[in-house]
Amino acid sequence: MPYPSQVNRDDIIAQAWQLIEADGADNLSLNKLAAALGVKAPSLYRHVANKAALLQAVNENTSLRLIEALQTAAAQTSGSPSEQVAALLHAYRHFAHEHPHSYLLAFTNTDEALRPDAALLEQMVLPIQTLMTAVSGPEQSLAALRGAMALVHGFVLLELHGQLRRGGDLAVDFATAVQAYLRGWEAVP
Amino acid sequence: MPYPSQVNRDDIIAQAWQLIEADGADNLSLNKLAAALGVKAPSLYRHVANKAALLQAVNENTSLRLIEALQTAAAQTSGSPSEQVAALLHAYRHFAHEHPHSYLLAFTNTDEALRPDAALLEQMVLPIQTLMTAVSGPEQSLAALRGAMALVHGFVLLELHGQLRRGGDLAVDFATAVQAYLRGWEAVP
DNA sequence: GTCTATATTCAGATAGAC
DNA sequence: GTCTATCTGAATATAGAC
Repeated sequence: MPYPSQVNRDDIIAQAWQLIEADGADNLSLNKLAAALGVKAPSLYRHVANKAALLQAVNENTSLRLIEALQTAAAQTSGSPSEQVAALLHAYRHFAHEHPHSYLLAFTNTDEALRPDAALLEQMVLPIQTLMTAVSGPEQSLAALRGAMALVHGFVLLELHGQLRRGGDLAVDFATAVQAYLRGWEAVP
Repeated sequence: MPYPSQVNRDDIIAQAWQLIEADGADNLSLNKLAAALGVKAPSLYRHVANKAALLQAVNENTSLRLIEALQTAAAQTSGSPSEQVAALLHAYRHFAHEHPHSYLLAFTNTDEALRPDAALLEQMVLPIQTLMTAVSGPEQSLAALRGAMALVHGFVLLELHGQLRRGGDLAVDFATAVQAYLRGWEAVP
């Protein structure tokens, strides 16, 4: 059999995701990707328009997985709204730690063309938004949500980029900071 | 005069900083940099070991400027510790908005070799740390500092990456979120 | 649908003349 | 200290045979 491989678009994206997980997006070339699929690079172009389209699809995949993780966490958590927000933010951080390279590619990208669909991102924050509004009240709920997202996103990125170097238990410090933030919204004048 | 240009290391780094400010670090090649200096690329190697060393120097430059901005802000601010922390965080955000590309290169880089010196980064957070400790008390001051840095850093990055798309006044939302965070530390049980 | 072969472009870096 | 010339390598992407 001359051409034993036969790939499809989903295979390609799944494999790209795996290679990015392992090595980071900067080290993904179409050559490597094709080789991992038992195929040559030009073959990929039958299934994907170009590299940007491929990476965008990978990022949508990442977003979907994060949405799933957050929804699962939301379904499993209970307690006060603050406790539930905290649980979701922990799930968010956990996801970023499990998939650092994919997370960075999806959410720290300057290039517009690679970004996941806007509706997907709205869907992603939805469970956090609902619970956060229950904590902050409706008037300033957008600011409250943005602060919460900034806090997780920022904390995770400081960790991933090796900028939290003074030791200590980062998970504990994260929980402590989140609690302070939520307490501040509960104590809103 | 056959070779009228004559560059030195400081010129090179300053020019690199300007080009990065304008176009982003990804679009900086040694060719472009040399051309902007009226010189050919190989000449740069008399002054800089390689591109990584150049970028690392640029990042130290960025850090120094940020330190300066924070120290200036600290000198000019007054009021309660909380108000002063808020003022420093605003200065921090302001700097990132003024120099987005340099900021991203310096502080969202996976590559260890490009990072500014660790002592420089300690010096950078020092004024924030001192004031934040006055707000949080000494026991959990490291967590309080880390949360504050996460909040600014995360907010700024969400902005720079175009992920805060629902409109509204982002400066106001940032101030509101910071206040909530600080209020939470004041209300610590 | 995959292949070989190649076009194109561009990068960082070095050797050696002046 | 700068130059010309070149090496080396890698990348995305396309053309056309099978």
